[in-house]
Order: sequence, then C-alpha cells, then structure tokens
Amino acid sequence: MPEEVARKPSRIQLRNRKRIMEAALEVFSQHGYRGATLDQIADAAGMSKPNLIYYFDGKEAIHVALLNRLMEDWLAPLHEMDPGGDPLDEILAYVRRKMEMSREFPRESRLFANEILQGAPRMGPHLERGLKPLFDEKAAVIADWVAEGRLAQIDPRQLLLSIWAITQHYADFDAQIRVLIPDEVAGWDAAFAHVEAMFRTMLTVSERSG
Amino acid sequence: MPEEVARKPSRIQLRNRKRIMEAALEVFSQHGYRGATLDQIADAAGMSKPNLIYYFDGKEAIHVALLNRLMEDWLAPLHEMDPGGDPLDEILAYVRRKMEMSREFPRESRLFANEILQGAPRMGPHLERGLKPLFDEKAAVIADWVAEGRLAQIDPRQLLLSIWAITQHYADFDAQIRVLIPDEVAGWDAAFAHVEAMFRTMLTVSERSG
DNA sequence: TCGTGGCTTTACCAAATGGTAAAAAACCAG
DNA sequence: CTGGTTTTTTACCATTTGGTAAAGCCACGA
Repeated sequence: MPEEVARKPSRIQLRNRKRIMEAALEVFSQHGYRGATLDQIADAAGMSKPNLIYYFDGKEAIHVALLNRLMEDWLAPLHEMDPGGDPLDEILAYVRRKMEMSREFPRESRLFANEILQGAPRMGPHLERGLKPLFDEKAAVIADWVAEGRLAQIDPRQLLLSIWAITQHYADFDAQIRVLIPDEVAGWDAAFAHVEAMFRTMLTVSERSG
Repeated sequence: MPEEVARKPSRIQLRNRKRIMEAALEVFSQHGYRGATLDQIADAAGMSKPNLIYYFDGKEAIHVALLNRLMEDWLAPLHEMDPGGDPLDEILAYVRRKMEMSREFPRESRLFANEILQGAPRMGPHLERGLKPLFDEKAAVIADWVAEGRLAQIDPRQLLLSIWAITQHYADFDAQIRVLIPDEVAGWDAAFAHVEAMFRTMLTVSERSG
C-alpha cells in the first residue's frame, strides 16, 4: 500500500496557503492564539472556514506553521553577526537590523511576544533547538571580544537580552508609544538614533580604563 | 426615590472581591483577556461562576477593575523620582524599583503587556489620563538635568522607554529567558547588576567632554 | 468534450462559554 | 429565636467556536 505520498502542491494550493498564512499572521498577532477565531482568519483570507481546514489540519496547525516560519526569519539577523568583523560594528549592525525588523515586521514581533508571554506553550522545542544554540554561540563570540579588550566589560548574554528587549519594545508596545510620543514629536528616526547611541556608549572601551 | 445607594461593603464582600481579583490576575496574566474563562477564574477563586457574577458585573468588569488597580501600582515608582535629588541616583533608583517590580510582580507586568500588545482596547483612557501626564512631567525633569549638564546627552523620552523595555522584559519574556539562561547560570542578581551598570554608563557625563 | 480529481460551499454539530433565574442556605440585627 | 437580608447554589440558556459530512463546482488532461 502506497503510504501518504506527499504530492507536489498545485499553484492554487501554494496561493491559498500563502493567503491563509498572511491572514493568520494578521489575526493571531492582534488577538493572540485564543483570541483569534477561524472565522476571522477565513474572512481575512477571503475564503470559507471549511476551506481553511481543507488546507490546514486546524487552528493549531496554522499557528504552528506560522511560528515555524517566523523562527527562521527571526534568527537571521543574529546569524549574520560575523566573528571576524569589528566588534562594535558587528553589534551595532545587529541592533540596526533588529530595529528594522521591528519597523518592517511588527506583526511578527507581536506574534512572538504573545507566544512567549503565555509561557511559549507551542514553542518550547523551537527555543531549545533553534534559538538556544545560536544564542550560546554568539554570546561566546561576544565574550571573546570582551576578553580581548575590544569591547567594554559586559555580560554577553545580558547584552543580547537588552538588545531584544529594547528593539522589540518598539513593535510590541507600539500602542503605548503612540500615546506617549505622537508621531509628530518623534518617530522611527529618533528611536534609531537613540538606540544606536545608547549601545555605542555602553560598548565602547573607556579611554580611562584603556 | 432613593437611587442606588452605594452601601458599605460587608466583610464577606471585601474578602471575596479580593479573592476574585487575585484569581483573575493569575488567570488573565497567563492567558490574556480572551484566553481566560470565567470558569478558570471561579475555580482559582474557589467559588462558583454565578457567584463571581454576583460580585462583578461580568468578565469585562473584572478585567477593568484589575487594570484600574494596576495603573496606580504601576505609576508609583515613577512618581517617586525626585526632581530635587541627584540625577544619576534618582534614575538608577527608579531603574532598581522597576526591576524589583518585575521580580516581585511578574503577573502584573504580563497583564499590562497583554493589554498593550492587543492595542490597549480597554486601557486607552488610562494611558492618556494617567500615564501620559506623568511621563511628560518626568521627561521634562530629566530634560532639565541634561540641560544643566548633570546627565549625559540623551533623549529623556527614549530613555524612559528603554528603562521600561529592559526592566519589564525580565518579567514578560521570562519563559524565553528561562530557556536561554538557566537559573543555575545567572539569576536576578546578574540581571540587576547588568541593568544598573548599563544605565550608569549611559548616563554618566563623560570625562572627555566635561 | 467528457470524466476525474482537486477545490469549494452548504448545512450541520457538539462542546465551551458568558451569563441568568430562582430557589436554598447562611447570616445577622432586634 | 426570628424575620428579613445577603450570599451561594442549582439548573438552565443562547451564542460562539472549532470542526465535519457530503454534495456541488471547476479545471484540465486524454
């Protein structure tokens, strides 16, 4: 018996899966997993609810598919950090890439934040197998830079956490920031400038202790 | 006709309202507004669902009551920042208070994060009327300190955002941090030390530019 | 053009969920 | 005690929601 051969997806399948993922990202990132309904996703995707289920096994399957894709995009900027480059440049470039992701992909950031806030119920393995190794690797790189005196004394792991905290904050807490700092007063330019200056100061080896 | 006189709440009422708030905080902070159910809250509070409704008008009323109480506790640390004190001391003390709140009241932090993440649907007025004035006031104080040369050049509003981002991150992203930095490796002590050192460096007026 | 297999819709369903009505129980001032 | 008031329980209900069954539609290769 020919067991469940995975057939090549048709053009229609490709198109509709993409539409569903886009719609699901919109809805899940705004309402969280339980707050989102299949009807909302179906509406946003311009198709009927049973049609959704035809393409994905169910609500959870859609969410998982979304998280899977997200993980790759999310790790990419950190991957790019080059151990052979100039320490300060490399870290500041990473910070800039993260800021750009917050600006360009706030929904992805919020989807991730929602998942972690609730204890990462559907992401535990991803964090262990995807994020943790990369985190440890890059923390070690930074630790070397610090040991060589090419960066100010700093705990590499705490530094990475701080970078995530600040850059993702601009996407995740957008609703709050909009109230406190209206666009007319200061927008992304001010945020970019502040964040870069902050980390530059923090990481530059002090003249005094040289 | 005597219209809806607000009677003094009985002992039982006081006790049960408190139990409900505690239970609701637990459940809402973990699952978000829509993810939480009245049954869960009733269970956690050790009473029946209709009994909940006897004390609060409904699910939304409980949530709103929780957010109202939260707002006060949340603003307190910033209120304490004294314009007459030493700039660096005042800000670092504020940072420490915020870190303590993340450690002692992570559920409150997550409740707030959940609400903001979803666009602050039940908190808009609170942000405008409670948070914004205080934010503007304290930002002005910091701006003065900077103008007087008693703090390094920095955008006061972005500074406050960064403080919130980093300190609250330790509560909100706890699930992620637990995976990346196991307790045996580094706990709250390391976090406190890193955060304080970071802001100290960032805010200290450079010797060079004195 | 005519099947055939992939795609879509219509009509449902069972469980979960927020909430209500009203009786029963507990409480408490006189 | 006792009568009225507050509190709690039991038994429901309507809606929402994730999901299914099966009929119908449609594209496309022979």
